[in-house]
Amino acid sequence: MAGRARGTSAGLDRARIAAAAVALIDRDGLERFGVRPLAGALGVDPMSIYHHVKGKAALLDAASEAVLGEVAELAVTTTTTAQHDPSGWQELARNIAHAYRDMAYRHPRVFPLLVTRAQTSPVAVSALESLVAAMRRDGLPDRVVADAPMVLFGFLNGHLLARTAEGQTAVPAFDPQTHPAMAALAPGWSDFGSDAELDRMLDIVLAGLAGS
Amino acid sequence: MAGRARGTSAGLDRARIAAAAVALIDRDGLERFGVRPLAGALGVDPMSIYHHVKGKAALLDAASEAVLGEVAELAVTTTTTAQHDPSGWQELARNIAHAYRDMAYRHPRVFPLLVTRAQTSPVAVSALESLVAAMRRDGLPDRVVADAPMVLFGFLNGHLLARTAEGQTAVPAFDPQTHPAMAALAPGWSDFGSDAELDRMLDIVLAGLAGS
DNA sequence: CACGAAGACCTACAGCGTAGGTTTCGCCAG
DNA sequence: CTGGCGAAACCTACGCTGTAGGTCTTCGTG
Repeated sequence: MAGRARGTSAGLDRARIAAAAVALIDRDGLERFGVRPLAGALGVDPMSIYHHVKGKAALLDAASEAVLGEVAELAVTTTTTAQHDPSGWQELARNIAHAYRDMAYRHPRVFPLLVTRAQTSPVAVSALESLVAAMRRDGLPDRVVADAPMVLFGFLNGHLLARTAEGQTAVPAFDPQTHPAMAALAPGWSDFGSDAELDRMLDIVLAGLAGS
Repeated sequence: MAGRARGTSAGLDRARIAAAAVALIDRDGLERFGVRPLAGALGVDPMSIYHHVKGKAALLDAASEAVLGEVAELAVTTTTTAQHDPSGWQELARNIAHAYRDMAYRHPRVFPLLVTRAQTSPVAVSALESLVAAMRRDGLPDRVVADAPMVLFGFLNGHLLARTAEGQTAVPAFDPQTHPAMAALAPGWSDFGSDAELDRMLDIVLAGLAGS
């Protein structure tokens, strides 16, 4: 299987390694991910990976970069194929949020990586540029526009992190005796994790931005 | 130093272990944390820890539980010592958010743990109970009240995670040629990570909840 | 044709989580 | 007072991890 002579090329590069890392994390989870399993999946010696990636931390950087790249592609195609120009900042914000959400659900086990890392990649700032430009065009005050990206992605990161966390697929029941208000609200949590739920919360956040 | 006879008690229990784990993570970071260093800090054999905690995952659970306990204490004292009754849901929400923020800044390296775990501990639900009760008392529609905790903590978790992440202490500069809108907003990001910044964003989120 | 860089493999090491076994102490029943 | 028993600690050992350092082969270039 790994019958390659010692000096022959294995065709490794950062992109191929990152893609394999994402696939492996998707399948086995972050916990089990490591250099040796990855090398096995690539049919390669573990140390060969270190010729393209500095270390395990850089490996995780590459993986999160790769999935972030996906959302950029999706956001672009969604925007360009829309019938009408999404000039309104709220529609644009919704498109970006949906693309981001789709990525998170496609790679739930990679998503935690993304959230912990600084997002200064070119694709990320391009998306933000178009959003803040639209907001200014629509007359929102600069103070609000400056806060908007962090409010929006703060919410998205936190919410999607909770939704993609392993094992929590529903809100637990509450005792009406000790927690009457929570128990009364239980019906409102029946669509836990649904797209409609996120859209509703997104509306709340966007309303806050619009009204400030 | 570790001169204890084999069967003598080391006075271990879950609380002491959790406290030591939090201290160790605060000092050395999650990456370096492990059973053996923890045992060293406690002056104990690594395997002794397993008599009180099932495994490393449970160890991390205990640590996040411990810091969450802190925020509950703080929120209670803040509320009870306030001059006037914080009956308005917005003030209560701000108190809870500030207590949560203080905890995150006190234990920036433990905070990521907290965010990934389900928060169904009694102290957490008690805080939420008082918040949603106040919101209903103030006449907000149940639909909004049901979404409120997840919107609020989604935002807080995501934002504080970004703020407590290692190494990102400022927003980078943007090229006015390629990203004019972002460059124009740069002055608005000068208070990155400050309390005022979080309060502003919190106002935006609360405004969204109030206006929905 | 020589040679140096690039890219792959191999070896080795310290440290990890933890399963399983052993030792000792303190308590309580008889 | 004593016997036994469970709790709590320690010890050993195993398979795994990330990665430093060295070796080998091939390919592009002078």
